[in-house]
Amino acid sequence: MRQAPSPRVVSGVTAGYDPLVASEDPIVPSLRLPSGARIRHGREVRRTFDHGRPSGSGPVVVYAFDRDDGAPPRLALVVGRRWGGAVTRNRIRRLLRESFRTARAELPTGFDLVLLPRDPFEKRRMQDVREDLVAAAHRAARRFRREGPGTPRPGRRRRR
RNA sequence: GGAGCGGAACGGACGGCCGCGGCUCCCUUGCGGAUGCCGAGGAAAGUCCGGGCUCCACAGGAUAGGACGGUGGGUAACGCCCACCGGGCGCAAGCCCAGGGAAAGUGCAACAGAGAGCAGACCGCCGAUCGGCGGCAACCUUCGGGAAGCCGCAGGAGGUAAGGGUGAAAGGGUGGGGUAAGAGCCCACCGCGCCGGCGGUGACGUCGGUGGCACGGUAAACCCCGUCCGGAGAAAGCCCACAUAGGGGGGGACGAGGAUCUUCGGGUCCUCGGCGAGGCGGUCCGUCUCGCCAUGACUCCCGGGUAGGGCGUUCGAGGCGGUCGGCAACGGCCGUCCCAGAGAAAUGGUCGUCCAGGCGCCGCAAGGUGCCUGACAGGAUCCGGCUUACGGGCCGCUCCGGCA
RNA sequence: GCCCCUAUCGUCUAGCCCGGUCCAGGACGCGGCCCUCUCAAGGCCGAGACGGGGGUUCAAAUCCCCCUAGGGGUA
Repeated sequence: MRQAPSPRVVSGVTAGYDPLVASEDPIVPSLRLPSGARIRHGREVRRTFDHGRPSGSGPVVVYAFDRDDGAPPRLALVVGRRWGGAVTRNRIRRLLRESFRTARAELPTGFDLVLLPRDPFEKRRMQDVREDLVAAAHRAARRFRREGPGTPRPGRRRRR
């Protein structure tokens, strides 16, 4: 069984997605806005990649980096060309982003999160993606808090 | 009903809830919240052509290089579109064609074949006031024989391009005459070339005359002719902010005249000239800018730093409707509309009803019900095209079959 | 986004500019046989490719067009 901050959210998640219930909950403030909640600079994405800690669950991989400011979590999406044309890549991106939006209150605060799809992504429904995202994010955040910032992977060569 | 051809569109519909990107307006110290409006495609794609735009001083000349190629139009322009001409394919509706020049030049054609570009004799056919052999033989005879000529056989200088055979291609086709056999050698028709008349803006068509066959293929081979093209590309480019401090390496040169100041060493300025670098991102000319004429500096290459914001950035060869001109592509005029502008990058998630198709179950049937499926595909500077990917239906036409 | 380049046996490559001699050559690897007591080495033999589709041409790996798949450059 997975640990969750609120039993009502747990029931909401397990009994089926119901946005109305979630929005009226005082513990979960808002389902809106991932606009300032996006990582806007390539530098910060790079930082999360190089010094964050990864963890995967199902078709989702999350890199977590603690900004240590207690603010709501922020998001970046990386979907490479290997996943197909622009339409299918957008489809994956939107699914991940929607999962992030609806699950934002359940995600660890103060973290920058970079989301990547992993291999069995074909034909995944949003509910499953959302559950995997929450699980992976918490595992990555725990690992970051335990082990601290990591070092860049040596195998990957970057330009500039 | 079947097979096929052409064309114009469309790209599931409606709603609830939670969201996203712009602009607007209101609240807010601010993060942000709230109102209203707008928010992907026919291909947004491939980046294959043509332009706008920006920078390279101007975009000049020559050359290299590249693209295009029936004719006439359309267009900002095109390699696109329309109409027509010619050729090819199809019973037809229709479709396809890089469709100038091979009597300017150069080159190429493997293998096969006798011969492949001012061609050629392998088989075959023919064959001399050519001889040989055999047979017959007018006639002559000294009765031994001789002999023109005829027939046959093998040979034969040579003739021949009809036939066989080779090839992708063998130097007009069919028929007749002609000949030793043949051959445009001659004739008729067809084709081809040339000349002229007529029609057409023209490509070309058509009619008549004439030549006597001579010009084979390939130019998506080099090439010739005609037309067009300067280069780079929005990560173009412009501005602000921030930042580095001048780190390493390379390059080059001869002045003359005048004015003026002078402490007579020289300094400053101007003109001409010379030199260098850079721009015109193939080259040369031409030209411009800067610098130098013994020195700071100029310039090139490498290295280092910064990489945040704004403009470009969306009103445009624009869409829709009408009308007029035109066979049409398209254009003129009038009216009307504002129609995505992001920047690690917006159209999504979920639920329901309906629509279309498929499968299963119930039912005699009408129908009911459950499940599944609903293509190709997402703006990134913008337009005009082309090409490629793709769903079901509609309209018109052709051919075949059946019924009336 | 914009601008370029490449594609030939399992792998690395030659041939392409200037079409035929190509049934596409070589090396490594692979399979079989010989040699050896056995393995390696060596020798002999063999299988194996022009990314796909159309066009030009008598003839295309080669020339032209369109797709597909890889790779590179660029503030």
